[in-house]
Amino acid sequence: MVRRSGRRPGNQDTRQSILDAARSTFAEKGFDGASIRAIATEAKVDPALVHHYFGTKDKLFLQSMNMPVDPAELVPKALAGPREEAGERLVRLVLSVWDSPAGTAAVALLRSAMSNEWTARLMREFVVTQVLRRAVRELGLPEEEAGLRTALVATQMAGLAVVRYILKVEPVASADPETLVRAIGPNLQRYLTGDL
Amino acid sequence: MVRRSGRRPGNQDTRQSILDAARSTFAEKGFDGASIRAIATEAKVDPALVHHYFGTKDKLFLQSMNMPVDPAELVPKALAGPREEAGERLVRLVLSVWDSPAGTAAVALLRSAMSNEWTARLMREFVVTQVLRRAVRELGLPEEEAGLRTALVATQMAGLAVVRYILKVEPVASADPETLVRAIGPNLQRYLTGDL
DNA sequence: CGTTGAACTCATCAGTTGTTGAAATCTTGG
DNA sequence: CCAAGATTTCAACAACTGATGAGTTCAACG
Repeated sequence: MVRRSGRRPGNQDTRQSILDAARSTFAEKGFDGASIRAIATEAKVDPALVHHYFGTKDKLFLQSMNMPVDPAELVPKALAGPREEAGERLVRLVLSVWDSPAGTAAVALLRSAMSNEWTARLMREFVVTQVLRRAVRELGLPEEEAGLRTALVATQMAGLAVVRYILKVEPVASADPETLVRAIGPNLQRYLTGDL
Repeated sequence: MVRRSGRRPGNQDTRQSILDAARSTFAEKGFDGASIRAIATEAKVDPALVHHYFGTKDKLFLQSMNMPVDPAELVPKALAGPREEAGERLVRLVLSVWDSPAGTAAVALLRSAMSNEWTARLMREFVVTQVLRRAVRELGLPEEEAGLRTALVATQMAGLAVVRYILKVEPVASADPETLVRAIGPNLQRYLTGDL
């Protein structure tokens, strides 16, 4: 490969700051609500530069969802250990992920999935194939119940996310994580291993 | 009051069909995603006619949320009877409301509240003052726990709505109501009267 | 009939959206 | 210095949004 002349790729800060602005704006307003211009403004950058780096808005969204959160290692981590405490461990783990910077992407995806078909498919695919399916295998539940049990877990976790991060209803919005773990953990436990 | 001459208000069908189109379109796409033009098209009507009847988009939304669902009578109905079965009764009642035509408005409000600040405030106000506050009084819970308990109930119900009506994740989306009552009822029961 | 006023339509406004292509700016290698 | 080429900006596009106001149609009343 012959080295060509010319300016070498310079300030990568801009690209990253666009990505950050995109993530937080998508999380605040959802996919449709977040305009390229608004993202560009928050990144202190020209709107056209966003397209220069990322092409279409779709691609920008996909890139900004690309986060160091790997369900392949997180799911086993949550389910490892005594089966009777899986519920509490699950709430604790999920809250720690969502409260972290990487969680902003998850909130953005959830919020967008509520009003945009495209992102809804994206999220369904991710949740079903990357999270729920893995959980089913890990738990070794009978095929019959597995689908319902994990979907019920999903309802409780989705509701927690909606109320805490999107609707921000008190006292859940600013509750201490451990309070929520104690309150919600046992209910998840019942969905996982209890009588239905 | 002197009766004036001129054409009397005629075909009220149009007004109602606009209202129906608005409700279903808001439910499908949310407040921002549903355009006046799309609503008018579905109602087979000129876009300007929508403004003629309802003024602004905001007012149209408010009108289309005006439904014969009165929390003042529904909340007591759900909580009356043996305290130990309140959880199951609650799930059953809420599902019957949401699965009815009137439920379309509720789905529209929930979906809109996810990406639009204005509708989010609207929904928070409604849920907190009309539903949760009533439930607290009806249950006669100690002031301290009441807020957390009812908010936890809200997380589970919101999650159920999101998964069943918005994300439409199986098998919850098309599950028999009584299956969900048996599965979720006891968990609500714990939020209401159990140990936290 | 003829007038009144509601029901309805048409054309259009101003603003925002995603996206594009040409041009300007600037850093670097030769 | 000079030219290459990446970075960044400007201006503009077509499509869409909510909204307005003037104009047309038409049923009902006197």
